[in-house]
Amino acid sequence: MARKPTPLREQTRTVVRSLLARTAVELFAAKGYDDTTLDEVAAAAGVSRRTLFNYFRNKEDLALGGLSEQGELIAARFAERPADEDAWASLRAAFQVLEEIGMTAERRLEMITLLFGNEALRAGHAEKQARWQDLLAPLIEPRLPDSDRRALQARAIAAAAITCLQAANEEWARLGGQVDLFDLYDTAVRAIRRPA
Amino acid sequence: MARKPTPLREQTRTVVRSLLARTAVELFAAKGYDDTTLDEVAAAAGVSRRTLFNYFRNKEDLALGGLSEQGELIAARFAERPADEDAWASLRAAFQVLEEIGMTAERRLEMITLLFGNEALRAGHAEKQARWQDLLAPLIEPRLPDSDRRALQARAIAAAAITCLQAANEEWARLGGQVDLFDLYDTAVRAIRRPA
DNA sequence: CACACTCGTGCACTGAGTGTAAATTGCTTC
DNA sequence: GAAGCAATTTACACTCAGTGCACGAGTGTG
Repeated sequence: MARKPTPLREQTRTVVRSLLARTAVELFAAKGYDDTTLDEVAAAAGVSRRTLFNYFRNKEDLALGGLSEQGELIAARFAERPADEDAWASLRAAFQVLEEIGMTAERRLEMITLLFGNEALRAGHAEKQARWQDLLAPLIEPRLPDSDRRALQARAIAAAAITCLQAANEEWARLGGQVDLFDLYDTAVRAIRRPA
Repeated sequence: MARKPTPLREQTRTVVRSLLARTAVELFAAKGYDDTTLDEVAAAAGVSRRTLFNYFRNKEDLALGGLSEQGELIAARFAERPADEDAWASLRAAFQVLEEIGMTAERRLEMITLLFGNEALRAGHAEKQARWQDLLAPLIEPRLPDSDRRALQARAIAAAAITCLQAANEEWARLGGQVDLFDLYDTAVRAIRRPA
């Protein structure tokens, strides 16, 4: 009984959820985030406005849907890395799950364009990524040499790495997705870690 | 004529603005951000709700008022530093303007508590600090050795430094403000820059 | 067939944020 | 000091995001 509580229900729920998000993002991209009402999204998806809130906490989540999820993927991948690997190397490897997600360059550019165009969305995005720290820092901490303030150090490393990814991502979008994201990421990391 | 265009008007405006922000933050701290309506803030400040929007763009700005301003202060201080100084040293010096602002440790703790308690505020805060990058990166860039991707490098450095400040600030608040903020900041910076 | 349980939906409500036009206030000029 | 101009305040009406609630449809169970 407890084995498979509602496998089918959950499945449909996931499908509907991603369908709604997809519809919403299309509309946002076409008309702009602020100029798209939830009534319109609901109508386009053939569902009631009230139901949107059944699947998403708020309008922002409708646009940023996958981000929390991505954080969990990254953390999971990090946890799989050998415990004696350098934290930065593990982080880099963990971030690469993002490339494995089935997401075309076009869609990613669309997303980033959406994000840059709206302050509230940028804010939500920044916050979501900041929450990645909460997942990663505890995993980094045991890899650091003993010292007080290890928690702070772990958090700083997580935050800095995420920040580099973010900077690389922005640059990548600015260049129209024509370069390799991880080349940019490596450049960013080297820039902050180089003793010079 | 152009010498003193509206010295008195602007003065009152600044005073009223900080009075409103002060009133708002007090209420937010007392009742919680979400449970405080703008009607209440307006009433407490003896002003109409509509007027609040004359001074602040939105509820969030009422709470985070000073942050953009702080970014400008930091950038200004950075610009004053000798051009051949190491960027990280200049950044550290620039951040210290924050200690010079007349703001008691109590008030800062109050602020941070407010911030941690609300997701939207955390998001707004993160975004505001991310905008500091836009001010700092162009100042950092000319200090870097020639290379392509210098813009990206500058942005990464700015972002990482801000992130360290942020991590230090969180830790500082968690410890109840009993330690020196810049000790924590230095620890964070060392953690990410040490080649180990 | 009766039951519980879930899910979508309509309805009514609160609160943030905006446009507008009238009233008020501060500042300048004669 | 009075008249006139510009900025500010305010009330009013409106849109939209978000929430609570209760009803009804669909499904699975005894």
